[in-house]
Amino acid sequence: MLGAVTAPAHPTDPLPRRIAHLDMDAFFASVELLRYPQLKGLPVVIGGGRRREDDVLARLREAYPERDWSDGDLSRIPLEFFPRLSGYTGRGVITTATYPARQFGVGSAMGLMKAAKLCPQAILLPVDFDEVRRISRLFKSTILEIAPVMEDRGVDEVYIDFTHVPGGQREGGRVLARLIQKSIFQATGITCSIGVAPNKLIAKMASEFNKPNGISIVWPDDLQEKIWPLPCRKVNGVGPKADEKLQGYGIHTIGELAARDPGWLIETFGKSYGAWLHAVSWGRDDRPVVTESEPVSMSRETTFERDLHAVRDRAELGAVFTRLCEQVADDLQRKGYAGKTIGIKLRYDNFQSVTRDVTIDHFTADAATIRRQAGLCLKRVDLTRRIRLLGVRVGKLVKPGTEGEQASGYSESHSTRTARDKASDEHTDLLFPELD
DNA sequence: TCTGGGGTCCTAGGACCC
DNA sequence: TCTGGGGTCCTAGGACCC
Repeated sequence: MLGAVTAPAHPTDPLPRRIAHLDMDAFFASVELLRYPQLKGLPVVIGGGRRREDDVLARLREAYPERDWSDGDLSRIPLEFFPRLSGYTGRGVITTATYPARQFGVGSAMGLMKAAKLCPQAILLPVDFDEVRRISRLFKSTILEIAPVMEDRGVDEVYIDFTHVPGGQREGGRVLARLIQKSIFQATGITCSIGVAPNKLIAKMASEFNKPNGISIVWPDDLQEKIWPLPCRKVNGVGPKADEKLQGYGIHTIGELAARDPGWLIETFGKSYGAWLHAVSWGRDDRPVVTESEPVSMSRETTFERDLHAVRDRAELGAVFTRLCEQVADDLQRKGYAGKTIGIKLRYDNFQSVTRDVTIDHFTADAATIRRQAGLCLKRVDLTRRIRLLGVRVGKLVKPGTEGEQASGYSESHSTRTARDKASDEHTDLLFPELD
């Protein structure tokens, strides 16, 4: 079943490309519903970070301290023990909302305080990242057993090249899509939606046509009927800014975009983006399904519960800063990467963001080096304003021990580095003195 | 009641080299 | 005294996506 997948079976008469986009339905919420099936059909919202009072078991223990809940049946926990959105205070946003919750107008990325006004009775649960990752791996490995050309697009989404998979052409991909959908449900207990189309662009839109637990098949001839009536915003790559600009020119649907002169689009939206807009409006996209990729950067950032001030809250800020550097270093080391561009990100109380970075002359995954360089970057920004977010990033990554390493100059003598780091230390001021 | 955290890619100016 | 292009790297910001 697995096997040759790269070359068309008949180069002179290639099979039509059939590309699938699959995404798991309300994934983070569905993961919680596996544990708490009694929440099925109720408005449930996932997000907000882990707070003690969110812990369902903690509430139970408090109510029945005499009982042992350690391996109790979670599905029997009564609803009154689940925390509600009502009364939420904090800066969290919704990661996922169940379909019943969406009927109240709440959805991904919405602030939880706003969601609490729209649907105060909704149950609020924090994300269980470990469980989400476990089920993510499970559904992806299930797909790979059936269709080996898969592109990872995050925890809950993938593209799959059906073209050369046995049965991938039957009914335009519907038969294979059904098999995958069924296999994923058997393996995980969670439903997904699949769109199959001639390319990634259309497949992505198609997977939304029939949610949840749906399949939709789109053919090249369906462009006018199924794609052109859609708002431009449905195109993956048209965000709020581009959409607003398009609307300003009276372009609301993909069909209206397709009707515009490509030359005018290029003049108005730039050579690259304008040409791309024209292509996508005509359903054209020849991007391959990419099965392997290397990370470009790794970062850690955090939004404070209240805005902090560099002087008044310097101890707290300094501790957070150091922790972020340690976390990035740990991520790099754990995954086997080192980088040579080190940077920071700040978000001020007015939500304006600034970044600063430096490129050093060697690759590093060392927390102290990252901390030192990031500290120098911090000195280059305005620290008189209140800060709501602080982040640390390492870019220009290499994987030590791979071939790219030598050409990229990963190797460097220990003595050289030590001497330079000492010199650098002398220039580091004592912004966050707890480090010294 | 403002708006998480982890990413990628693009643009644009300036430095620097040939 | 005035004046080239091309290429690459670095940095900052911003759009966009999951």
